Amino acid sequence: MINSEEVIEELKKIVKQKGLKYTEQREIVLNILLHAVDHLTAEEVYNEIKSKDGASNIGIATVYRALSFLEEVDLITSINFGTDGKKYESNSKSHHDHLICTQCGKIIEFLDDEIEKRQERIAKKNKFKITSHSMQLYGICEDCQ
Amino acid sequence: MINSEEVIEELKKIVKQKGLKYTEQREIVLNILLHAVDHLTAEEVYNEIKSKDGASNIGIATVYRALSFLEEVDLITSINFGTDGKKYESNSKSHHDHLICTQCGKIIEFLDDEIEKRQERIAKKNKFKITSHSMQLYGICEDCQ
DNA sequence: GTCAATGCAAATCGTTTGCATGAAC
DNA sequence: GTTCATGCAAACGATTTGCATTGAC
Repeated sequence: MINSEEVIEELKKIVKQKGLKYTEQREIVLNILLHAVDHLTAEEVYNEIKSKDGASNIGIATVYRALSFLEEVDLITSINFGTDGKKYESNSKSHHDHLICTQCGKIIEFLDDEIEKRQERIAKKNKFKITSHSMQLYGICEDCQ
Repeated sequence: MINSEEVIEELKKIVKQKGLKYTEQREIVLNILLHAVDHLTAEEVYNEIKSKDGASNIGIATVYRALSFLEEVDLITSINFGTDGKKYESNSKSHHDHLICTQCGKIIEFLDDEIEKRQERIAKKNKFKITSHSMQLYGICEDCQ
């Protein structure tokens, strides 16, 4: 488990540095993603906030604005999954790719150094400066076969 | 270059087999993708048709329906690119992955046997039966750097 | 003649924007 | 007090749907 306090501190620092204002809403959104097991869409983040903290009167527009902001300052990342649109995850998790069961939706995260290395090489060969990548293997998991 | 006649024949066969009707519109949409150099969005396909064949009075809804249909019967594939939404490509092209410039949208296709092999291995290790996969490397291309 | 596919317009979904209000500094 | 961030509602673009009509079989 990551130390979410640290990441929150990081956010405070960034906001101050940019001469912007620190708001509870941005913290809440970041916090949701820090503790999320899954990758969440903007709407899922919104619902999560609503259900966890009924008192909080956050608007969906604010969630979108917070997500854009957090991605811009590199605290979170968005991934385009095949099926249901843009999903977000905290950057404090280490990099990994995804095995996705198309039957039950189970997601297994994995990392393969050799693949990572070869991606670097392909990028170099094509003179690309890689900023991110996403790789998904779709199939049927053991339980569903 | 692929033999587009063959793919069109394939479409005719599938339609007949399913007891559906063969229409000019589906053929036009498939044909656009067969001859497209690029990956196209639904709207780009629509515009292409309009400009090429001004007489044709196709509706955008029909394009969307044709694309869904063609993907369902596995003649085309959609990819979710980071920037501008869902794009389609013909399946008669051989399998490949994508390098995508997040600045100008340029797409370079590549294939790496070693990566393909390792993906197989990862699937096996996790007892997954792979049906498909998608991999995109995002970055800045040479021209945009 | 039957039934699926089409074109059009209206509806819907996810996301963004304008603007008056509220909160951080 | 100033300025940025918020909430709300309206606007927006992409996609889907309802429905009457057309076209394939």
